Amino acid sequence: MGISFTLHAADGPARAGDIATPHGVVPTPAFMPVGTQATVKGLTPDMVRDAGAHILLGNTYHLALRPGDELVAAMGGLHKFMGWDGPILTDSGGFQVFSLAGRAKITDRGATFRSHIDGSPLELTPEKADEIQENLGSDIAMVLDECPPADADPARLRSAVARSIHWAERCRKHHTRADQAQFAIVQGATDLDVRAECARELVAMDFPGYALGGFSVGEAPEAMHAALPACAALLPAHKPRYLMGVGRPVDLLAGVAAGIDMFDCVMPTRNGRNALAFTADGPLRLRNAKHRRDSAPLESDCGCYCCRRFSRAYLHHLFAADEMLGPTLLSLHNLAYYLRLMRDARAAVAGGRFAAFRAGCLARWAAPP
RNA sequence: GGGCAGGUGGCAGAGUGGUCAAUUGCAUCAGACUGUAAAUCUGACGGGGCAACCCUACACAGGUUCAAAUCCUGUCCUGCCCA
Repeated sequence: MGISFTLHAADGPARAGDIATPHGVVPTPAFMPVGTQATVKGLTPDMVRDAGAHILLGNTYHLALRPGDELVAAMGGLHKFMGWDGPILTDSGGFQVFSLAGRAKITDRGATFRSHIDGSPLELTPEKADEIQENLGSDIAMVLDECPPADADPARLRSAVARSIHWAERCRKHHTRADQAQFAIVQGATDLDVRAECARELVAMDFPGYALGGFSVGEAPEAMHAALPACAALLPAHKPRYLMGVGRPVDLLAGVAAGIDMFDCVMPTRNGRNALAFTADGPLRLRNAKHRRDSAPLESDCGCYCCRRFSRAYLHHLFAADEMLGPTLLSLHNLAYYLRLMRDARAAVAGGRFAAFRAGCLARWAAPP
């Protein structure tokens, strides 16, 4: 089964626990930095670890195309290949059904992509998605799902959900690696009836962990926040609950409050590369002229390498000069910030004061000094 | 002193009678980014009403024309070449 999950504390629906994997323990709530192509863009594994990360993401579609999952296997597996000896979760390619919709054809059999690199075809069936992830050797694999856009009509939504359920079952049957856990993905957008039906079917299949997919795909953030408590409650309490692809700091706290244990998002790294820093006082756009002569660090109490060494003025200069250290430092800081937020949330849950912690964060973000 | 080439918005550089407040790049300013086709993308960028519109603009001063950044004359300036 590959993992075990231990709950340590609960504060209302919010929980704190540990996920034990073959490559180490992940304290929850956990944020997982995204390393789609076997790298967290711009950062070395040591930097990612020093930022406080316990587990990373990789991607089935991208790694199957390049360098190829068999090559990764031949090189000793994904951990060794990318120089990260901690836990890894691989996404199945289901999100690419959404993000690369124009290049994918979906049937009950699977998804066939035209490679965004050279146009060659890549067929991702549930079985193939599992095979690729077993070759990669991640600690946690995701089932292949069909992630519909938020504006999908009811018929399209139900068809995507039905297909995702069938695909999950096929992935489950195909899975063989004992040292790799496989998580199922509940779809259904913000339709709680559809979510409930999907969750009921998947829970019956007894996966070691469950994800909520199909959020932050175009719906209003408030709609997601409103749906999260009920959706999280559909999942087994003694297993990890993973909210896929989410999100902003405010969304993470909404997720923790709802009882979510795991998150991933490209936002800290992508936005960091694009000169946006997340801080306890809200976001900072380092390209803005107001930072030109600001000798303060991004945050006075952060402690990350960036905040220990560099001023906002220097970061502004790096982005103005288009120097690669700028994206690197902000990616590092943003990950440190996200991971600190999760650590603090975990401590608050353990201390029975999560609601107050969350309210305090929201107040600071809303009213910068 | 003579010959040649040229002076366009912060910079570079198009345009060479009307469709030009003037292509484009850079710079500047602002915004976006949620299981990464993103170190990407979008918008603004003479002034005023901030829409229709009006004003000032393509070295300077005159001129031709219904109409000039674009043609003519003179002036100033820059680069190269010859003395």
